Amino acid sequence: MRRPTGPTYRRGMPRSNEAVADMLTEFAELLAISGADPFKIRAYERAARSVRGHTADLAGLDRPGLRAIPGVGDQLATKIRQYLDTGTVTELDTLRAEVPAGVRALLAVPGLGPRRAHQVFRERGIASTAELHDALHHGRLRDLRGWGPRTEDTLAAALRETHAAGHRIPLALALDLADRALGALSGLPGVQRAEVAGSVRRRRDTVGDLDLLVATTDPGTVMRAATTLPGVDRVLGSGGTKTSVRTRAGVQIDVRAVAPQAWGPALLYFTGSQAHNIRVREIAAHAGLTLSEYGLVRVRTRRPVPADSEEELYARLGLDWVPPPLREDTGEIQAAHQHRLPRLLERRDLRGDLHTHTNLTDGVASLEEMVRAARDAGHQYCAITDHAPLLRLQRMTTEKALEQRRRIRRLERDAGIHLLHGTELNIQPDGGLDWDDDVLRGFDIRVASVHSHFRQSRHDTTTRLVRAVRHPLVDVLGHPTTRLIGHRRALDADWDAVFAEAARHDTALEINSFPDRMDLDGDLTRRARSFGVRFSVSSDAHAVGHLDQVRLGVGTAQRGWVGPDEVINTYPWDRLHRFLTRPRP
DNA sequence: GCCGTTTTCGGCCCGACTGTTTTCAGTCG
Repeated sequence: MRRPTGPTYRRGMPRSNEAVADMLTEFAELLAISGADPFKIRAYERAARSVRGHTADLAGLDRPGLRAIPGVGDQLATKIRQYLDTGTVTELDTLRAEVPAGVRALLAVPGLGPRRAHQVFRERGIASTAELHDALHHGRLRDLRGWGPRTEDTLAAALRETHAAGHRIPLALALDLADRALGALSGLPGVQRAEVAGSVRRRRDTVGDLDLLVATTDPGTVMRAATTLPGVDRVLGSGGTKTSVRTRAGVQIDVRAVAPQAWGPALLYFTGSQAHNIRVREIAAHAGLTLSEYGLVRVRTRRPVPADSEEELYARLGLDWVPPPLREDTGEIQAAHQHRLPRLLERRDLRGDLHTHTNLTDGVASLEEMVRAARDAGHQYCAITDHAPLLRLQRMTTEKALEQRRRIRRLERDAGIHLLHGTELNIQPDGGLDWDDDVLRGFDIRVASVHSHFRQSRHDTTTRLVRAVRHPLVDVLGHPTTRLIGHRRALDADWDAVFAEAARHDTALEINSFPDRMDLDGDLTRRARSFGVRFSVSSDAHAVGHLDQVRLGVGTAQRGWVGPDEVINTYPWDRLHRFLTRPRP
């Protein structure tokens, strides 16, 4: 039987890295279910992560090129090459024949790992979550070895919750939840510090659960308080130092209490990523040390090595301190070892905002309110970029735009801030724009974005975006992929081609900070960066309260390894002005 | 399956919690 499932690679398809990473992940999961050597499984998992974060397109690499990727050896290079050339791997097909896709899907049920997935398949023939649900309902699993009534209850509840929620939440919501929970914990007696760790601290754009770390002399009180945090629906588990709860909104919160002197190692451990931690611990092991969340210990003498902060811990291992957004085991360890970590963009580097809206189109604040808020936020300049006429709903006209320009010029005289009259153009399906060049030239800055026709073919979308970034009057490509987290997928385009064109024509790419956009995301940002493009980190504010959203975009830029000099809105006013009036190829 | 200022063979991160177990396996992060 031909295998019907799994990722397939078609010749000429760019971004083969994701497809290869998915293939390696599937390989690892099937090996785990089959009971293979755990270290072999880890090797596949590591290679998958490594490939996903690799900046060069795998499709263009020969075997030596593949071998140069960390975690890819002779055998995996051969398998990857076979996959790229033929769309399949012989050994993977064999595994797929032994383990139905539905059994692999069981791994998505929290509390059910590869051993038990294999067990229920082998001994009860269960090969889907539906069959698992049915078997649990009829009590067909309770006499399996190692199973009992509690196991059944736990899995049945997990199965229900996986259906009910189970999705990741946007970073902005996670930050709000974390603030509230930290507020409840930080005032408890004995608590000295409380911070959010995990993927929130690493600023991933979506978050599966919240990791809260508390330094305290009274862990029992923290554990009890953790079970009654605001919005808690169910306690998943609670011990002496670790408590997990689920909120009514379906978000899992893990609270971990540590002794104050273990703050540094605990923060490092709890921030992750797991892949980063593994690499750091390997380095410790090679130095005759062992690293856990409790600290660094010399193996031979069993004596602790003093290192209270993350900085000291990294230093003891010969590494520079690694900013949390980089901790994904995608080259940051090597860079930290060679003292070549980039100086990352920070919030205070931003001198202005280049994408904002007013109530002339779909914003809710007036021009005056927006300008005042931007000035109060400390901006030296602000671009007003209301929508252009082809977004019909907004009823923009050339006359309205010109009138707004006059108001902006008047306002600027004593606004205490430089103002740019901009526009957010609509990239048409063929790559055309709203106005002809004479009108476009009148704006100080032009952001061009896709707002319609999201379902074009990859070829047409690529042509469309390339035409837009080539336009000599387009300064910024706005929210390039147009994804909406949880609602709309990214455009299907050959991003390498778009990035290369953006670099050649010196068109900046936006890192849009709107909470459900975060677009570009960290991975694409890093990839774009390798082409030498410039970025604009902007709020896309539709209200004065949105201006602060750039903190999200800054996190995304950091995940993309972006430094301040690569971001046009870190430029002083004069330099920004030169950029916007630069000669274009 | 990967990898090497311990090593081309023999290692491979470390601990908490749960449930079913009477000393430990599975799962998770």
